[in-house]
Amino acid sequence: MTRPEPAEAASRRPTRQRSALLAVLSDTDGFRSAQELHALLRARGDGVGLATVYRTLQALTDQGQVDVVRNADGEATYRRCSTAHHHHLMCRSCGRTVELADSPVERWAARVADQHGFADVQHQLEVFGTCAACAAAREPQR
Amino acid sequence: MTRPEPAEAASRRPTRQRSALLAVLSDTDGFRSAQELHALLRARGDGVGLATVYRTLQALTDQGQVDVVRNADGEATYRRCSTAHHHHLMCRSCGRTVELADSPVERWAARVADQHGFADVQHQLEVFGTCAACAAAREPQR
DNA sequence: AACGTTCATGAGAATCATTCTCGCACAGTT
DNA sequence: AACTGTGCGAGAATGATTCTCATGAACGTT
Ligand SMILES: [Zn+2]
Ligand SMILES: [Zn+2]
Ligand SMILES: [Zn+2]
Ligand SMILES: [Zn+2]
Repeated sequence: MTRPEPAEAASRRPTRQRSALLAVLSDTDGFRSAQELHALLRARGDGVGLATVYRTLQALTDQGQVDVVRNADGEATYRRCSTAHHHHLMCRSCGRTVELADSPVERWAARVADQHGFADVQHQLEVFGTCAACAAAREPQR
Repeated sequence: MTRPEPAEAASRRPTRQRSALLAVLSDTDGFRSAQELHALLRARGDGVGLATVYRTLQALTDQGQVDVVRNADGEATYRRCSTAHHHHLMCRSCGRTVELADSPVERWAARVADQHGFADVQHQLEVFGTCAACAAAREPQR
């Protein structure tokens, strides 16, 4: 079996492709798909194989270094986020993202799950909207 | 404001395949993928083409008659739900689902979005856990 | 520095869910 | 029966993600 264990930590070899990917991730504020990141890397000069992009993204996700959110088309998009638990408020137009902590969902989810006899509770919450900049840019068209 | 209801899809021809699909959807409590529904229909006797399953599911979703949730594998899963806004508490083991209304998220999302200058706010929230039955069924194995 | 072991990489093939194509079937109408 | 509009479905096409496996890079040890 060559499959990494779930509880496995981050003892991976540092490579050019990994730092390149992390660099691109740090350069953008929003969530990007693996395909987009692959293209950005290529455009930047330090190309990285598509398979490696997916593989590395998977590893970073397991380590909690990046968050994953599926967009409307069902594609997985990634973003480097703080490691603490939080949710996102993102612009569906430009991708601008704000991390949100301390939501009332934390308590509520636990309580309601308990009321229904559910254990090992988890939740996923995302908030979408149009940021001020994008709203302003659209206004003139009226 | 967030419910642009053209109310045009109401005049669709009633067909055997559609009622069969609705029947299967009503028979299950959890979310099922298009592939699963297709298999269930076939097993039941009234088979329906895969393309039709997808097509009908899409139409029902547009009409708000079914909710869609992407599972961990990224597959779209469907469930016949109440038409009013709500969220779900579902068992990640057996799929049992409970509809949740009146969450504190409604207000919170609107407020926090406003604070950051975002408009046209929407949100998606799902709660996962292990239902009492599944937890009990797993206990004996210890 | 050279050597051998181990792990990461990447081109291309393979998966697999979802969508598209397009000829056929069927109900209702004249 | 002939005509028309719409839904159906087998199979092809699409596209993201994963897998295969030969090659190359990183590391610890001589
Ligand atoms: Zn924006
Ligand atoms: Zn939370
Ligand atoms: Zn259960
Ligand atoms: Zn809500």
